[in-house]
Amino acid sequence: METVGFNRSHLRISGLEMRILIADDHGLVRDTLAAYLKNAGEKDVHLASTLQEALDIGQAEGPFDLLLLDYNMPGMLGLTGLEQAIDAGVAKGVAILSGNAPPNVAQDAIEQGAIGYLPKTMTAQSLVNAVRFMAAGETYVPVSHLAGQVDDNPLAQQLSRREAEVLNGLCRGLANKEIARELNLQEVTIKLHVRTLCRKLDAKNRTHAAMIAKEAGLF
Amino acid sequence: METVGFNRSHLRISGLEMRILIADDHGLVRDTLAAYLKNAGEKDVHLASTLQEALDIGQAEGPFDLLLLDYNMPGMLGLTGLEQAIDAGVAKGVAILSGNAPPNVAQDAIEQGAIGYLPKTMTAQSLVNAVRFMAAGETYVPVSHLAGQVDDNPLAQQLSRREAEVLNGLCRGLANKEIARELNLQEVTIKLHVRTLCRKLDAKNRTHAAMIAKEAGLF
DNA sequence: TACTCCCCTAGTCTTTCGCATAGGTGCTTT
DNA sequence: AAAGCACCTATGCGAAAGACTAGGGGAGTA
Repeated sequence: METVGFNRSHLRISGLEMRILIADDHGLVRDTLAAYLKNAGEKDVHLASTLQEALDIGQAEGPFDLLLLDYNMPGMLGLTGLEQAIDAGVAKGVAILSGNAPPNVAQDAIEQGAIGYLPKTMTAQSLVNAVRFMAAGETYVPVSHLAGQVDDNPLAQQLSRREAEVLNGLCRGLANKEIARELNLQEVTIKLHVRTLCRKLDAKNRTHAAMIAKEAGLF
Repeated sequence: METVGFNRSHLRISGLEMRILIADDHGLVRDTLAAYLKNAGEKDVHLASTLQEALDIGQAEGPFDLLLLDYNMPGMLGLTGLEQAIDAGVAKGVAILSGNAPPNVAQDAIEQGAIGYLPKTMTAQSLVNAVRFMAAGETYVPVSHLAGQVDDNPLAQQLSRREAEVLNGLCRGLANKEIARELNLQEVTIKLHVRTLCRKLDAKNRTHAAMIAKEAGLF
């Protein structure tokens, strides 16, 4: 997987003295990932299953080198959990771990101070590499999540740019008129796109279309 | 984690000759899970990252003992992918692997012939146990997913039974009239519930309410 | 050039949604 | 007994959504 890195400091790509905290409510992911990292030589891996637990452990067990924070977890509420974790000084660096988060999350996370974004679609080996990369003071983001990548979604590929924008409005529960204002268009035009969307997505109405989009992981 | 098992046959809890195929588009889950299973003594673990790939591998590499099928994966389309996998005879038993699927998926999966439902919230060790349990011809379902567990959701608790039913209709993109027919009520009554729902969920309209429900993992 | 596709706008029409007000039942709590 | 809640129904009305037809402009391709 191609990556982009920004140099942040001049730390050495260290040996095995990294202290890592994994916070994920999916025990399956948490445990197997920890086992994999340990097998790859990382001895000091700690676990948490909620944001609060991660904060507590960070408080008790001192600062970690790296915190891997699941995007979908009790208490996270989008990226507000990231801010909390950073402010609390749980770890020197915090990275977001995500299954199928909305496309813009990666950038937002970096902007809010995260040092990495790790989609769960990456391979385990890539992840180990990324972890070491980040521990060396770099910022890791897979290029596929750098730009506004709605495109890579198979469902989104059959939609035009405008249609995707309108669909985004639908998913936020906006009325046609509101979407029109936001896009500087006439309301009739939005109606047109909504109709086309419903046809393409095989939806019976706007609500159905929004649900289908949500189900597919868009927005 | 408490479980419920139904005896299906009288196979021995076997040694290590199990052939397992894992199909998950999350490389992280796939790889680490495979590594964990191998570490637990399962030597013959194969991998696929799409439904189609799983079907192809099943075709080429003969029937497996167990297929672990991710619920959210390209080609799955809900549980239709399960049916395909079963019909194709990819494995003697097929189990659904799911992150945070709607509550009724577990039962539906079992009804459609799956021999297990594995939420990703379970621990890795529980999963290994479950895998062996299923390989012995049993059906594995965590009790937390047996009943119609919408109740445990914090969001659903503030909703009455009717409201939840109506919300379910909304999430399927149904019109008020359709929901009314389904519940044997008048359309006006549905409107009433929709209005109450929007207030309780702090939604601006039906679409928004449906999205909030979906976001919360309901339905 | 002609063809196709995406995009935007316009007008008309029917249906649906959303809000308000008002009244009824039944069950439970106080 | 009274109060409260969940539930169902009824009328009415304005706003929004959805379906249809009918354009025009621009970009790209055969």
